[in-house]
Amino acid sequence: MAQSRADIIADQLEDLILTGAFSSGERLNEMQLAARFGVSRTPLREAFQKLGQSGLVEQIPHRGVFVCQPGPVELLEMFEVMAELEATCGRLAAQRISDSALTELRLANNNCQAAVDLQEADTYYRENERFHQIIYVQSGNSFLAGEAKRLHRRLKPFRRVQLKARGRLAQSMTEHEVIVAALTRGDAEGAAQALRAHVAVQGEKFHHLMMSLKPAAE
Amino acid sequence: MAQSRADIIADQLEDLILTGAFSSGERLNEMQLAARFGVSRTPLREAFQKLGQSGLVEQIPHRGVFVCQPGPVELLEMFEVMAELEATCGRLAAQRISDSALTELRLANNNCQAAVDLQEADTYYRENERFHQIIYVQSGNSFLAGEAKRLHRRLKPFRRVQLKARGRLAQSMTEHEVIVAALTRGDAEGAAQALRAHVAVQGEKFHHLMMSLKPAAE
DNA sequence: GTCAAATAAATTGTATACAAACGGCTTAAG
DNA sequence: CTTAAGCCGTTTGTATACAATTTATTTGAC
Repeated sequence: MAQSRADIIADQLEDLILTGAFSSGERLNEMQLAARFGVSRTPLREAFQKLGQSGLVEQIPHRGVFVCQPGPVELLEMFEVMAELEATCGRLAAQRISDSALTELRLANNNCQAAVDLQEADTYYRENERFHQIIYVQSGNSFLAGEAKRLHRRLKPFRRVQLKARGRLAQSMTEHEVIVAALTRGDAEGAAQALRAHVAVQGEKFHHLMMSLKPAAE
Repeated sequence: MAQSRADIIADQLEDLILTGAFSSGERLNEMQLAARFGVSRTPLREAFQKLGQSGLVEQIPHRGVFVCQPGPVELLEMFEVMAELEATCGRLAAQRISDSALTELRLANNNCQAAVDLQEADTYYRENERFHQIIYVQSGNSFLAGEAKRLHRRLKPFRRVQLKARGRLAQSMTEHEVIVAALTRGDAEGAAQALRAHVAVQGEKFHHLMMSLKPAAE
């Protein structure tokens, strides 16, 4: 993995954007950020190229780079794609998953349940991520796993919001059980449908939440 | 769309890599390429960041960037993902496609058939691309369309190879007809399955072709 | 003669300097 | 008073210069 100064800055900036440190449409001042990171503009600009490629910022020639937070519509679209990617991972994993991975999956799921009971949000998010990433890898398609990982990471901050919806956490756990069951019995279509629904509902919940917060969006 | 010098160079380099101007694993000499493009190393390095992000090159700190042509396994994986993306586009498009788009689709398909009859390869590839891109856009999910477009572009050179297989062209046209029919009657699952099969078979054909060319790969 | 260490050449990574383009301000005309 | 044109400051884009790291070569010891 590439790890020069510019790459580290790119990762840090990505984190800052994903955690919402910048408001959407805000311009990223090169000199300002260069001073903040204690480097010159050169590595910063190289980092911008990377961020632009993943759609986190928009680069307008001679005007600068602007953070590009997805709106409600684009977010729904991304959740829709995520649902399909996860469904595909599940369909393939049902046929290819190893016993040890199944054990790990159940372990992660149990840890999730424990975190729910103990109200430990951070633990829940970590174990939930592990649960999904195991399925990505077990698809046996590393390119697919990479793409799924990328989008999952991109949607991470919005998933957190969505999970705050009442009763969503418990429902999510039930869905996980269905997914594990389908994978255990090697039911490809069952796993695919369960995962698609599991992720799709996240997008819908998120959308409802957004609408309820912005009732009079013109 | 961003169009500075560095972005133009990135596109040109991408074309060069995709068309196979560089062999896999080859190092891209900065000074050499800078001279070739008539620019300094700075915009070139910015272009490298973008290429690295899309997986076309691997950047190793203090050692340089190396072109990263996918091997047979990774290629099959990419075709598998492409098949799913297209299937999803088809499933959504079946419900959302407009009449004018359907007309355009039939036109593109007719042009494809004409190109096959006249043995005009370039025309075929262009119209075939148009056919697929219409379906991407008509999915009504612009994020999905963008992802599909990206991967389609990435696989373009390998698709050309695959289409040289005997009888594949005629079969491909038949598959197109099935796809158009499904979209016309709004059959979401039918369109999805037809598109998945259409693309998946491309990956398989390509694989067979590779195996026949490299029979004794150790 | 072979292997290892040191040195030299080449290449990448970063900083700085310069050129070009954009946005905002002033100014002048209608 | 409004509007448009020109100038100035700021910011981006590119080139060059310098620093750091790697690789190849040479030299010396075993």
